[in-house]
Amino acid sequence: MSGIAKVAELAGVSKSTASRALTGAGYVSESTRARVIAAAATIGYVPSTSAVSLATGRTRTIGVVMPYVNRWFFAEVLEGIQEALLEHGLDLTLYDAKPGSAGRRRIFEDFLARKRFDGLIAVGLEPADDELERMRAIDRPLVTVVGEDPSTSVVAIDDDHAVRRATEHLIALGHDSIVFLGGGAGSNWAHVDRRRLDGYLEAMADADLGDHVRHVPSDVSLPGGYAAAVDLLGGARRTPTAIVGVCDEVAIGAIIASRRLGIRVPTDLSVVGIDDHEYAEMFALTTLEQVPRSQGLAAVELLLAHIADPDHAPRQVRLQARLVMRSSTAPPATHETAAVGDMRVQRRRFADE
Amino acid sequence: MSGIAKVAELAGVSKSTASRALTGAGYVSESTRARVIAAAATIGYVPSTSAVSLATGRTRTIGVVMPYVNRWFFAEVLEGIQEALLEHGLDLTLYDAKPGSAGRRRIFEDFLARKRFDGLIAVGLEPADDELERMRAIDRPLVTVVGEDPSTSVVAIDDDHAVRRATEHLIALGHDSIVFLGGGAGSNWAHVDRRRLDGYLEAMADADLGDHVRHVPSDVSLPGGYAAAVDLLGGARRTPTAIVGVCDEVAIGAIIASRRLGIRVPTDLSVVGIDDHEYAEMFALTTLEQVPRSQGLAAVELLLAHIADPDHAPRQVRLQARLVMRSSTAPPATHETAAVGDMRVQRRRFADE
DNA sequence: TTGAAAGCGATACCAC
DNA sequence: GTGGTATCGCTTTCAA
Repeated sequence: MSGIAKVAELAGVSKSTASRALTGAGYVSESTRARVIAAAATIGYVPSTSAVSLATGRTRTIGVVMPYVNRWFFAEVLEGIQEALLEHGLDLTLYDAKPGSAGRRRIFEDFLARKRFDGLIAVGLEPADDELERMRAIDRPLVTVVGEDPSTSVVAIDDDHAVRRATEHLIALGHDSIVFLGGGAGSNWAHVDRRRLDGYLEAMADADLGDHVRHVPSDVSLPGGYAAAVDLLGGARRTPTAIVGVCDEVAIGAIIASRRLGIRVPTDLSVVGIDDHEYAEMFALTTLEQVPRSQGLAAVELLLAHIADPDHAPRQVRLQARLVMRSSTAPPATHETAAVGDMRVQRRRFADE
Repeated sequence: MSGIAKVAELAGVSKSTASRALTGAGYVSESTRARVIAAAATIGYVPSTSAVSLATGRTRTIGVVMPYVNRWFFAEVLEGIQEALLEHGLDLTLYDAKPGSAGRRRIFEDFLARKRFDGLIAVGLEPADDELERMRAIDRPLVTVVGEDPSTSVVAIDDDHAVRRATEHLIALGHDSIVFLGGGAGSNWAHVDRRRLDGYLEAMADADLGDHVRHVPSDVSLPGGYAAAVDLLGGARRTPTAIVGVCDEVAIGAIIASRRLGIRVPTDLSVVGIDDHEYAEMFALTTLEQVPRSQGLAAVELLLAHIADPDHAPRQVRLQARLVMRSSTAPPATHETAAVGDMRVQRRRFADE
């Protein structure tokens, strides 16, 4: 005999009473409760989670599906989720669903169907239609971080608005030659990135800069931003006076590229990002701050509400991004522009080589 | 009625037979097996994991404990582990045990004791004694990635040897003023970092450079390396001709700092790292390559062996790091050293400001 | 080759 | 307040 039965025996009560005493459900006199708890403590009783799950139908586990864990945003959200779950005593099972991978297929086809969780948090998934279907089919509360679907709860920032503000900041400074850098490389247009591009487009249009609009695609990563910026800034073609990065990683890549090319930031080139990435400070990047960690926390709270009350209506939590001014932006260098432009072409080779 | 009972009914067999047919344990005639499988398919049968766990004692889940998920090495290991587990159809539950956090305490005190996993992988944990004790106490196979303990299985690179090679590479190039950058900031000496420092110390001693030895502590992160390098290289004090970073993040931070200070890499300063970080290429960083993703895979395979055979002897898998030559290292600039040194002092302000 | 029945370790309903 | 017992969904002897 083991488990709760042993505790019961030790305390001289029945299993039912022991269970009630330990879980706090139902009436137990104070004295027996104390005895049961003491008994549990002496044998170091820990309930079997599978038995509990089988009996209650709850797993006390939350599933998290995300396409990357090695990118800043995702890692931060994950840490936020973990922190909140730890607080609530819930386990976190991770499903790393890399776009196009065999693993991802298995996750959607097999793993999710096992329902080893009371609820699911999907972070930046961009699910295909059949994937979305499967997530629906599992009949567990679902909260999305960075998502579209108005029929499920969503936590996200207002991307459109954030980029709009970033762009307007540049325009207010006097820039008109502003490039939107990142996203749309190959066939990969993530919804977020698209939405951010829209924010840029709108801000430009509103300022009558519609024909100055220019999007330069890149991988949405630091090296991706770097590579694209080297092409953009190192080329003989007219270079912009300002860049809006689709996210901080891309923006920072652009700053690094600028430095290597001998282009001074912000004197010759202004750069804004979106995120407030952990490296933003170090590159003095002006950016629109979002706090993915808090988004993770918020997602957990929302999900728990859904679990507690299945009829809880879907909620869209759209956070407002705050402008963090650092020193990667300045007014364009009006007079010297031409001269500097010339110089720049001459030193197309990396500045520190 | 539901679950396997329904499948059994549909196939016109008993639960036992259905179970055998589905799990492949025990004899079932081909024809009945086919019928059972068909029946399962028509109702979309998915076994209840809690019931299976309760009956078999196996959770088909692996626990992963790590102190960070937002650092390159850890994220990569995690992805490697996930990939391997997906392959095997196993779930991954994550325990993010930030040093000193309340969550960490709960993980070790409560979460692990629940044993919701068939085995545990601990990555770079640096557990306190009581924590180690608790991990032992849970009586589940344990594999460590980046660890010490010879009594448990370990997957890691030979850190000492890797840094030794990095240092020797610099020495062979003609450097003698070599700084070891990173680790040991505040009271945080991680074992790995300490071991890496040892490698440096040994290489220096072997080359009779014992009194040129110099360790500059820093946070083990990119901004940490950057900040420390700015101090080190921007100061009036004699600056080294070469730096060994405790890891690539620190090394890259140093490169970024150098560029800002107008110090050319590798002309004025050589830099080597350990890792082959995702950004190493972009900074042309010469480094000792380790592949954390493979370490994650290896850890899983090792763990599964332990689970399959509880008597499997502990194994220490020490991988050899490969030197990846890029262009952050070169012979020291012998003649111009003094002149350059002077210049450097003059332009202590950031080069692009 | 198949079926009946006994667990696995909890919860929860229903008497007492 | 407390105890007996059915139940959750599956695996696994043991007999047939």
